[in-house]
Amino acid sequence: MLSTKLSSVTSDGSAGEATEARRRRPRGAVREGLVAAGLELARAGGPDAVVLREAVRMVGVVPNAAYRHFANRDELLAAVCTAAMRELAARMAAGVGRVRGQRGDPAAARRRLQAIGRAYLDFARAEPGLFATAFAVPHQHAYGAPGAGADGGAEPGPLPLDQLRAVLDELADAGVLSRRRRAGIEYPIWSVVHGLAVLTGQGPLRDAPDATRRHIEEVTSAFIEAGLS
Amino acid sequence: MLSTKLSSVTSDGSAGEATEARRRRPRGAVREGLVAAGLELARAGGPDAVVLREAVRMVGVVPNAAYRHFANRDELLAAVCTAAMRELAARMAAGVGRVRGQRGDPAAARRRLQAIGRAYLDFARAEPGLFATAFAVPHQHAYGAPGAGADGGAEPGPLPLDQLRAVLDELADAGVLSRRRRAGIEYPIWSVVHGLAVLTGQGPLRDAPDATRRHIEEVTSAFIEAGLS
DNA sequence: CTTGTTAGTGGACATCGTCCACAAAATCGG
DNA sequence: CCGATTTTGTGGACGATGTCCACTAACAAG
Repeated sequence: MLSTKLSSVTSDGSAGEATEARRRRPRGAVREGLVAAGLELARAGGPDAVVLREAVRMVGVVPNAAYRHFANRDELLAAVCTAAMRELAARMAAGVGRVRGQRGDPAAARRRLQAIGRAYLDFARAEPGLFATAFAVPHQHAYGAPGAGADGGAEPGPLPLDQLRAVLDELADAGVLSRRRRAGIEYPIWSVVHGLAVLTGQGPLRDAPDATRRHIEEVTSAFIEAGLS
Repeated sequence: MLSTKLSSVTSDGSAGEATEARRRRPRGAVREGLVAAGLELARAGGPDAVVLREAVRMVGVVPNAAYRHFANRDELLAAVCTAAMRELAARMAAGVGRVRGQRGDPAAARRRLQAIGRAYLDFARAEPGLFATAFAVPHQHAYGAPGAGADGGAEPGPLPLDQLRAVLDELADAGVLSRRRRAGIEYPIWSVVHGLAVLTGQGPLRDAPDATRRHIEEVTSAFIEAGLS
């Protein structure tokens, strides 16, 4: 249940009552706490579930306190979205990192591509709320540019698209993917995987039986394979 | 501006004032009006913009009147989502219908597949709110089954997946697509197109320049082509 | 210690979804 | 044609949410 509520006891260990434990929290704690709380809400119910008043309640602070750290609810949501995206990126990196094999090895490169897609789908399946939130940024997010990461947060880590590009480059270097086919192929590949995640997650295919789901994934995998050569 | 507000004048043509023009609307008018109003709201701002009180305001009725036709806001939203999906399906049917060529002709079949994807992407681009709404059904929608359409609405028309299947069957009949590859290929194809629509619509690729967008679409088209053979 | 800034508090407001009791219009059995 | 019953809209209310304003305690610098 991972309580994100900051302890509202004063530093001497006793609960602060009459003297008002005000501003006893370390510097950026409230902001961080709000994002963490928002992340929990998003995990449980998607972007719409990240409601400001609930987040501040979890942090143990009054609603208006949030406005010292975010201009409005949308800005808080944006921060939560960024965190969710970072989570997805981390899972992808972990998944691809588990694949052993030298960088020159074509078979290893293939497995890494597979692992990226698998991690993406697994995340979408295991954390539907976070997945939806990662892509639900209120208005702008500045993305796509190879060297992005102009965001304030601590070390974004390679975004999904960058990780995919790296693996595809490896695939091209290993000769599995011709230079001609390499150009721009990250987009259709990302699209298939993302589309599959969305359609079988919140989408119309959401309640397909597991067997069907597996079948769909196999066909899709073969489809991508065909698209490479 | 397509006013969905029902006229609240009495049948004699004069405005009903003291006598209260109550229940002067034809049978299912309020319900239909609410869905129409909701559709306008969704068109302008996506599913979240479908707010019950605003819809009833447009119809010219008091908020509670909506509860005579829908159990709650989610049920209204579900009706709006169905309508939006129907709209998408209609555009797809129109797009594929514009393609001339006999049913046996392989080239025509190819063009029809192209037309389906184009219509899908065009709709997502021209009507982002409706597109998002079509796939934002609150909880269940019952889909996927070939002969679905157990919904109450007037003649659903072939759903997107069914239309895609029809074209793929044609492609298989024409020999463009081998029987072996045909099985289940509707899923990856739907996924690429849907994923592309989402990523370049509300997603991270949303503000890619038009040139990039065109490039992505070309590459994706080639990718699908490669996946067929 | 004074002073200015930062970060939290308290109270309020408009809006939203929803509930309850009521009344009028439409419908229907006789 | 009439009276009972079911539909369908009205009025008023409640709790929750996002956001605004004025106020004040805590901290940092001089």
